[in-house]
Amino acid sequence: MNEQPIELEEGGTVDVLIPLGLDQAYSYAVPAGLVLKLGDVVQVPLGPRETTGVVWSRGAGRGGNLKRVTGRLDMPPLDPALMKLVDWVAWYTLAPKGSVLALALRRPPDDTPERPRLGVRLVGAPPARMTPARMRAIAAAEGGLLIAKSALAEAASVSAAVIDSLVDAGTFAVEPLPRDAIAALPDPDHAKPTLSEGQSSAAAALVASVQANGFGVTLLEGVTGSGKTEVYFEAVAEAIRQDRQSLILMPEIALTAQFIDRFEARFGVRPGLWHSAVTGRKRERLQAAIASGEAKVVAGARSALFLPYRTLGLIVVDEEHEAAYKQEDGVSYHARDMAVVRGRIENAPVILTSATPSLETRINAERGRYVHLKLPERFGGRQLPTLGLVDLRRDKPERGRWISDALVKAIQVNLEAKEQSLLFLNRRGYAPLTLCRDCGHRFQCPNCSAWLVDHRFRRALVCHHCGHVERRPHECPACHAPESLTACGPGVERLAEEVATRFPQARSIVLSSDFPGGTERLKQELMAVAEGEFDIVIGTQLVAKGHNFPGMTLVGVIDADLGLTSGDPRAAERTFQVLRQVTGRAGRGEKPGRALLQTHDPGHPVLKALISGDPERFYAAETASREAAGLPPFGRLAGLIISANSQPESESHARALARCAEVPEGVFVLGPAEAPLAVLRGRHRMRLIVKTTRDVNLQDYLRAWLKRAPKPKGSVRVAVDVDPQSFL
DNA sequence: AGCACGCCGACT
DNA sequence: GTCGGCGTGCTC
Repeated sequence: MNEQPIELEEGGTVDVLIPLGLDQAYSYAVPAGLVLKLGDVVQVPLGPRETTGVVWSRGAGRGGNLKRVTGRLDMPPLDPALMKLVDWVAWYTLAPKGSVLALALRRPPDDTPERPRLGVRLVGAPPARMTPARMRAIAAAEGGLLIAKSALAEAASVSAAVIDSLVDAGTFAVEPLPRDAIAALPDPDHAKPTLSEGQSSAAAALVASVQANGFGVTLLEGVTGSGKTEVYFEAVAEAIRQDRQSLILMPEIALTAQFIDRFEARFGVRPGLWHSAVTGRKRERLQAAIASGEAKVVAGARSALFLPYRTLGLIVVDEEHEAAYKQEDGVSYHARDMAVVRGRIENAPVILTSATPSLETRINAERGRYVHLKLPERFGGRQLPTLGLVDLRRDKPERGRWISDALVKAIQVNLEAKEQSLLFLNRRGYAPLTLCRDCGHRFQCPNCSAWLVDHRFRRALVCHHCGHVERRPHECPACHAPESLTACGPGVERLAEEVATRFPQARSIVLSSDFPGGTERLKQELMAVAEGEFDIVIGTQLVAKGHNFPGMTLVGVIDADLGLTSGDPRAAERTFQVLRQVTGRAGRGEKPGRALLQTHDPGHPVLKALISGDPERFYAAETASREAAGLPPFGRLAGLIISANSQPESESHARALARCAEVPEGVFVLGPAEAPLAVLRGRHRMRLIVKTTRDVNLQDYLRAWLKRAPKPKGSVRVAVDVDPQSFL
């Protein structure tokens, strides 16, 4: 931004980047009479057809046998800062430049005039013939306000025909509705909050970073309920005062009515909302408002990162540890990291918020690359829940049951006090494993060799890896013994069975993402829980975040060890994060809460760190366990891999090799090695994305996974993911 | 992204 | 024998 675009003389050549999977910009001749600037959107011939592309650089000269630029499109040119971001992201992710451009390039504007939406207004006397429906419609339109037809019909619970008839009768007049303001001006002083002492000083630091008007990253760490949002809203308010734009990135699911309500309460208007469901005209108008600088605040999912902001003054990445920031298909990037990069390019401060910061962010904070602000207490003086472990080796539930005596007693106490309890088990379905009592046959997925999970509600065996579904047979497919199949281990459905027999008087509900009814039903159920309609909630991961349950005073974790034993290098971190989140659900209302975690390993460092309530302990524990395992410390390059299957002559192979060579000693490489999952999904054609790090002996890890996976056919491309901080 | 070319499996 | 599945490569 603020750079004067270079004018390119007519008659020369330009290199045009086309938003397709092409890594190079193509050269075209500029016809006489056409003057182009870098960033201009042009139409060019490509093969048999015409495409749009962006003037990326000056051509090298020799215009002789080149095709010619067809013309310039009448739309705003790509901002130099955005072009720089595209170049950087392509370089960094090893994705073709054109693919990255596709993320940033706006569609050519739709010229068809926008059809105005029509509303009605009460203007005349009621018609002679009145009906109950007409009366309701007229009553609902009382006050002479302009109301959308559909909204009026809804409010009066009448059909559109009733309203049409009243229009015909002259009672209502039809007028075009004003276009809803896509980017109303937020008022930084609309409703200033009262902040606690801790919040105030953190807010002051953030406000100062906005005033400093330069790049810098701040990690804002605070437990759920500590008021992180109120704090960073102050930074947003400052950016508004400075007449600069703010981007609030959030995981898609977090863009909820609750967030919008809070924003509106603080600033008087809604933020510009950007996510996959915003389409068509709305998308276009918001893009235009962002490009003109009229939209001051944009709250968006990761794709909002590539919007054409005119004067970006602040980027907030809410819940920076969320996995939803990772884009896996197409261009593979981590939105949090690219947000930092955009902040650097735009010279704007970046705020990362989390209750459970990711390890890489923690390390960047520790090394002084990020400023680390902590909000220690809960807002309103509320206490954090007390955490306790239940040693399952001593307090062992009887066979086929999973709730220990200690937890049963706690639930009982809660039931008597008419308070809610949450039982957390991160396992969908009825049982994770089904086997034959006679011959020991285990049900495995034919595609990926994972165990098939028994889903009783759906009456099926399901592979949670690839989605394979089969019917649960009545006899063993191996030895044909009838009725010999037995379920092993608990899932939420089975836990619900146990709750029903142990607490027959309690009102209980299972919340699991795979239940029929979709998001809508889930929303209603969450609402019902929040309103106290259930005593015991049995839930998977999805209860860990989102909705606030004020009446929830007890959280029971059925299996705190689950996830700690998997081969995933991020297992400990994920477990720590999810357990911290889910136990934090207790005591969010008036009454203090507590959490009981059932475990077979009460001495486990992750659990000890969790109980201590200090996230730093977790980091220390992870560091210590690495040391004990003889692994290189965090922040050291642990390993990069070029797949044996990648084609030696391929360009991507060469680039990956070059990247390996340029990775400096001591670089912290991001992410788990999730590539084998792609192999497990059995895709023939795939990109092997090696996002590794810190972990283990990556080669060994990969080899172990690959041994269990079907051999991939075809070529495999490699991408390597390195912490961008090392390159800024 | 589209479109062409080319190589192996199941049919009028 | 060929029809067509998709895997691979090319587009200034």
